[in-house]
Amino acid sequence: MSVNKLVIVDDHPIVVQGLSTLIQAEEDLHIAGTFTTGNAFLSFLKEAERIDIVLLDITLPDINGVEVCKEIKKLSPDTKVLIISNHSERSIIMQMLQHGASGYLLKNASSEELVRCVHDVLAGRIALSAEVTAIMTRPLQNELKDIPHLTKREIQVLNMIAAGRTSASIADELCVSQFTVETHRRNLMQKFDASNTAALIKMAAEQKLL
Amino acid sequence: MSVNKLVIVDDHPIVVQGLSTLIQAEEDLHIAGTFTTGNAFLSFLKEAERIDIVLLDITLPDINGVEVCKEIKKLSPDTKVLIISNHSERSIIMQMLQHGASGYLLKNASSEELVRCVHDVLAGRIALSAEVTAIMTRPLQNELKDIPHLTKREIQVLNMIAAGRTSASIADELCVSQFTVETHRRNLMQKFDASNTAALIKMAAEQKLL
DNA sequence: AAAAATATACCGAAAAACCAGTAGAAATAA
DNA sequence: TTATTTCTACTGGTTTTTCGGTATATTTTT
Repeated sequence: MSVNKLVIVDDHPIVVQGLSTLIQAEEDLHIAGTFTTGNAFLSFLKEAERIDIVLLDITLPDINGVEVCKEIKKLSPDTKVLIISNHSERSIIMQMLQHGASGYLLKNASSEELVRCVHDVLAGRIALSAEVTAIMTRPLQNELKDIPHLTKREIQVLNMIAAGRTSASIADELCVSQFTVETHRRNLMQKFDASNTAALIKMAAEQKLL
Repeated sequence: MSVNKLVIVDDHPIVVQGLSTLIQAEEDLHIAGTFTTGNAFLSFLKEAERIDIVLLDITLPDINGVEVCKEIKKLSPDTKVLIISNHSERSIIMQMLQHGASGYLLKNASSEELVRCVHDVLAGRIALSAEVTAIMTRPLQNELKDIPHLTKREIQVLNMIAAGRTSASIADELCVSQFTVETHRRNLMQKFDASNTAALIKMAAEQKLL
């Protein structure tokens, strides 16, 4: 079994200490460095040879964990990112996964869980700790305001409006009268209770309809 | 080991057939039903005793898989949802996880992978097939456009525009001239390369600036 | 102290959006 | 087959945005 190079990025010395100890007990893992700021680590990554996995905190003194994660994936796409964070909000977990993280642990995860997740991630899988999994799979009480029902044509027009097209230009492409497009626009505004196009597009974006 | 009740929801008979065969070979899994439409399954779920896991297709003849998933989690939060789909777009995978799915497989996944994922999900973990994991962890190329730098005032005006306010009304509240607000608006459009307010708001929403 | 960025302000003309109606044709659902 | 929804189209007018400039005062940064 080859040795995997691992880096820890966290601004809490005690956390770094704890993680280090746990990692050192694993003979297939080697700590290539520990850093307390995002920029310090990124500078290192630019110069470094292959790094297999980064244990990354989200709250860092200089730059946000999301940015660090994006940079890592840009500089070194094969380097896995395992988030170790205190944030248990679903949206933050989603955001990190969205930006290329391979796993997410809360800091209260057990040492067995940490080691399992590191190995899972190195094996190419996505690894979430039990608690994170629970957060991700529990039902959303976040019932948004009910989304108005839009017709196909309305959705089509909505997207063309959001693309910055004028009614005339949309009418032209759809081979209908400009009045028709304006009627659609008006109906859309009414359905979203929007007083103008700007508010309409904001609402539509909120409901992820674009 | 107790037997887990499993349901298949897919409108492709061949897929149902294939899944059934694979599941039947597992002695800890019992097929409690197969359905070809979302509504048929949901009616069943309302009457049924405990269902442990649902293998769910996204594209169904009647209602969308997202809706089915949301309903399942509402009706029966402990029922796990494993998506089996042809859609390999990152956004769709994210959307399903966002709405409570515990796993995601592409239909070309191997049978070993399917069985592994079912068991992982039943064990309370999140399970993604290798290909889905690859999609989720690969670098995003749509992060290219760098976010334009906005001033505090611009962000303020931007949000008021998005709220549907006119330049005049914004000027009034901020106690500045309407011309000033219009200049801010123009600068915002230029920074986002937007030809009008609609495009501006869409861009701003995309960058989560609202 | 000089330079750059930010916030402010103005004008005029053209383009586009918005308002308040109405209403027929076509497609879909009951 | 009705009934309903959706898509279409129009009139006439008002408001708002958009485009093209220009320009000064105030912060902030170098």
